[in-house]
Formats: sequence, structure tokens, C-alpha cells
Amino acid sequence: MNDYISILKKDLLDVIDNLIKNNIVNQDFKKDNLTIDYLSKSKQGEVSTNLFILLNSQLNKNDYDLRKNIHKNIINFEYVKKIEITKVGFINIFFEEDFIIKKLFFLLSHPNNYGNNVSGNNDKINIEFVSANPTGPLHIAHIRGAVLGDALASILQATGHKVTREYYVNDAGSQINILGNSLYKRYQQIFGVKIEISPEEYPGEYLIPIAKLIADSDNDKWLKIKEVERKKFFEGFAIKELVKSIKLDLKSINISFDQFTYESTIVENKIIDKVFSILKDKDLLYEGFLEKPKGDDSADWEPRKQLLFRSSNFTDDRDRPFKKVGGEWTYFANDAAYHYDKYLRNYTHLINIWGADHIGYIKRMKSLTEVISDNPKYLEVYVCQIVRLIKDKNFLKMSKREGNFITLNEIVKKVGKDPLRYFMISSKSETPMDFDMDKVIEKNKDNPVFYCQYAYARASSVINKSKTFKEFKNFKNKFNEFDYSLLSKYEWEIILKLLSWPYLLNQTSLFKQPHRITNYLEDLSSSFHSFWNMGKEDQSLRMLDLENTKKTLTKLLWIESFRIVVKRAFTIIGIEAYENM
RNA sequence: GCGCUCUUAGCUCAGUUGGAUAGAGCAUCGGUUUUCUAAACCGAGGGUCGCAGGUUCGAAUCCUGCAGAGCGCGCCA
Repeated sequence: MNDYISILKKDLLDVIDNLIKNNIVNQDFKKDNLTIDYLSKSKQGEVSTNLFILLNSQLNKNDYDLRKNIHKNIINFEYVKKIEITKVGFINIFFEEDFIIKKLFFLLSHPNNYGNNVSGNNDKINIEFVSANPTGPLHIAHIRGAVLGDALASILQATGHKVTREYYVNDAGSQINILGNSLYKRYQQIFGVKIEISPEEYPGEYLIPIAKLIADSDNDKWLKIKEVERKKFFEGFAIKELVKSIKLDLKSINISFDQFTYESTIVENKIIDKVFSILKDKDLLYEGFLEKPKGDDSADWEPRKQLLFRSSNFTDDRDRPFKKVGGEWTYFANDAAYHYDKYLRNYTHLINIWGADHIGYIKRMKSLTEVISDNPKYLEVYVCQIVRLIKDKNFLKMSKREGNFITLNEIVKKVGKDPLRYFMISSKSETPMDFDMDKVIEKNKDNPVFYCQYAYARASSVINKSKTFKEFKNFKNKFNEFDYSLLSKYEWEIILKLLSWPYLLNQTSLFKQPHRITNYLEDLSSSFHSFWNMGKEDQSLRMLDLENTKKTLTKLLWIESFRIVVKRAFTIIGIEAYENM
């Protein structure tokens, strides 16, 4: 990491280390509390730090002139031009222009990977997301997790991790039975059999075209074939077709997976047996009874003896069933086997993106992965809160029963890929979100994605226009002409923001919060639009000035940098950068 | 009852993982286009950061309690 923030941070930490070494502050000084404020957060300097405040309260020696010594230390950094320590103790720092300009040159010469780093150490990370049951098309509830997972994967790749995007297909439970049966009923209907699909089954119309496929190729042959064979065929066919359409839906929002793992494969390979023996050896399984949950009012509750996993030995608040009363594995047990399978594939780290309805499931799975990996942090689970759809100012109620859920496909058609992706990651995933279909459709300034794309288009139009003048051709090769003294302070601020991109991207990766990127984009775009409009008031701030070639060249260089950074950010969150809008 | 998550402007959300006077957009009101894209910009009003304590130089942020919302808590996946 050699962005200006990281460099400064490292040097400030060295200052602290030195003070510790000389026993001016204690060994247990908490270095993590050191902050560097940049961008708009820094009120007075180009950046500011709390270094002095932190140290001042922890001094061992009363006669030590901290203020003077800190000042001397920092001003000696070769890239620091000026510092001031305020009364409260904030240190405002200004950089040497040459230092910043070198960074800008570096940016310009790395248009396709500026900001990327290798801090991930090539760690193998498996990120599992969506994993919707293949019993119907994807709908609104799946989109947030899909986009979040995909963006997170890109962010991790950009910061040096080897990432596998994985989808777990639950194709082995009783739901699949029902699915196959519903498909068969649709098939029967084609041949005039009077039969209804009950609300407990899958009455959605999406099974009709799939049934037609079978009828087209096999005619009515399955009406006469034995149930066992028929069931197997219809279940398999339904899953194959539905997974195919799920893949297509995901492709429409630019998401593709590296791997689909099928529950049936996990079951066939008997991986559960290995997990069972591991848990058994560690005495983490026992036959026992669970207490009735207190909020459960149902009268037909009876104590039942079954195989339980001692998840309460870890962070869970109670033990969890591993086998059903009948002796079959629970869903959790098969899922445990799946996670063990991922562990065997040698990932250094697992990430799961789950919907809010699985919150109660996290602790038992983390308990399990701790047992098999010996690492309490082996699995990280990120939860997506629900998305409420608003149409015509009303919340849309969705029920599978009535078959009236809005599919991902329909939303993409109405809203478009870019606004959809942008909105889904622009708020923290743990916050419930309201998604107003009408507002997103409007495609005006209500919509931040267009605001940012428009800024990119404006910048592009300047660059493209400049190409019509011979003085500015090949401006990218004329970095020697760059002269900061011809720039306004607004532009200098924008340049500093651009150069904070590598730091921001790394923070985004560390905290797994893609929405930091959209915040950054909006801040950056806003600065750009502001500056653009200043040119209307003040001729000297206009970007293209044919009278003043050197000044215009200097501007073109930072405008090109702006385009590079915005495009990098767009690419990582998966939206398009248009040169014309 | 227990667990997890959430609560910031009229609305939708940020707040760089404890910093300086809490910020945007929408909505409301008022301004800015002979000139690089007005899908934009500038200004005004709008706040008990759910409530109450605590921790410290300093709290929207951390801790405790309370209130409200969502999700979950054996044979669904």
C-alpha cells in the first residue's frame, strides 16, 4: 500500500514506536486508536490526525515537550510541506505538491488496476451466496444477497484474494419431491387430465413451459410409466431447467458463479459420515431432548428424543438437532457436511451471505466450522436484511402461495441492471431497505447511479472534445507539462480524493462493506459537478481554455484521472461507464 | 421467555470501524443556461442521533438497562 494515507499512517506509527522505545509513553499504548481523517472529514488540513491527543494523555514524563517534538518529527517527513497543531490537539497536515503529483502520475499510468493491492496474500476464499432453492425463479428477496456477494467477491479479488463464487443447490429435500410432483401435474394438464395444483405445492406458472418441453420431446409416454422412475425423471428435469433459468437471470445482472455444488452430490459422497465421526470423537453429539421454545403456543408439542449437537459448548444458546426422530439427518447435518466439503477443498476462509431469515442459524454453523477447522473465525456470515418493494406508494405483499411474487427478471426489465445493482449495495446490508420501483424507474437526479454516471459522461465529453484540437492530442504523454500552480484549490481537493481510492478500496475489503464505494462515488461526483458549474461563473475555471495550452493540459490530466478512478469503482461494483448519455 | 439484527431531518439513507460545528439526496422555498452535457449547480429552512445511565480529553459510534420494529428458536429447506 503506497497511497498517501497509508504512507503517512505507517510513519506516524513509527513515531509512536520510537516514543514507546524511549519510554516516553507506555508499552500498552493503543496504537489502533490512531486515525487519519481525509477527504471532507478533515476540516482544516489536507488530512488530519489525532496522534497528539492520544499521546498527550499517556505521557510518562511531565517535562517532555510533546507538542514541539511531534511537530519536529512530522515536518521532517520528506513529503510533508506544512503542519499545524490546533489548541485541541488535532494535527493538520499539508503535503508537498511534488509528492502528490508523483502519485497522480502513478494513477495515470495504471488505468486498469489502479487501487488494486496484494494484501490478500493470495488467500483462497470461498464466498457462497444466493443459493436459492431451485423450486422457482429468483425474486426480489434474492437480489440483495446476489449483488452484495458478487460485489464483495470483486472487492476481495481486487485486494489480492483468490475468490471462488459458489452457489449451493438444495436439490435433496422433500421440497424437491413436491416440485417434481407439481411439474408432473402440469404435464398431465397438457394432456387434458383434470388435476389441480394445491397452494402447498408449486402453483406458479413457470412450470408450464417446462412441462411443455417434456411433452414436446416425449409426448405422453410418462403417463404410463411407473411412479418411481417417473418421479426421478420429473425431479431431475425440474431442477435442471430451473437452475438453467436461475443462471440466465443472474447473467442479466452480470453475475456468474465459478461453482455450483449440489446437495445431492454431498449426500451421495457420504461426507456426512466423516463429520459424524469427527463430532462423535470430540463428544459433541448425544441423544437428548430439547425444551419447548417459550414463545411457541402450539398445543401438540411433545418432548422427543433425538441426536443433538452440542453447539451450546460454543457460542450458541442451545443445542441443535443433528438427526430427525426418524433417524434421518437434519438439514443442518447435511449443511454441516457441505461446509466440511468446502473445508476439504482447502479454503483459507469461508464467507456466506444469508438472508435475515437465517439469522438464528449462524451460531450453530459457526460452532460447527470451528470444530472442523479449529478456527473460530473460519466462517464469516454476512446477513442481508429484507428489501421491501414499493410500487405506487404501497408496499407490495408477496406470497408464493398466490404465485404473485415479483421475479428478478421482471425487476431487471423495468429498472435496468445498473440502478438495481447500485441500489442494492448502496446501503449497509444489515439495514432493512425500501426499494421504490417508481423512483428508480424515473432515471433522473433522484437516482444516484445516474448522478455518478453523468459525471463520468461529462468528464468524457471534455476529453473527447479536447481530441479535436491538435495541441491536446496525446495529452496523456505530456505529464511533464503538469503544473499544479495552474490549478484551483477545488481541483487540488479532487486530486486528493482520487488518490485516496486505493486506501478506500482496501478499507472496503477489510470491513466487507461495498456501500463505502457508492458513498465515495457520490462524494467524488458531487465535487466534479460542483467544479463544472463553477466554470459557468468564472471563465478561468473552465476546463478547456484554448488560449492557455499548459493550463488545459494540466486539467486534462486530472480529468483523465477522474475517469480512471470512477471507471475502476464502477467496474468493481459491476455497473457501466458511458461516455455519452 | 431466549438469541441475533435494526432505530440518525417530513421521506430514503451516509457518517471512513471513538474526533473538530452530525452530512447527502428527495420533498418545500428562492436563485443560476450566448460559452466544455441544466440528467447539473448555488442558497435557505428542517435534528433531544429511540429513551436513560456509564466508560474518557472527546460518544450517533463502545458498555449496561429500558422501549419499539424485523427475523429465528424439534421431525421446512
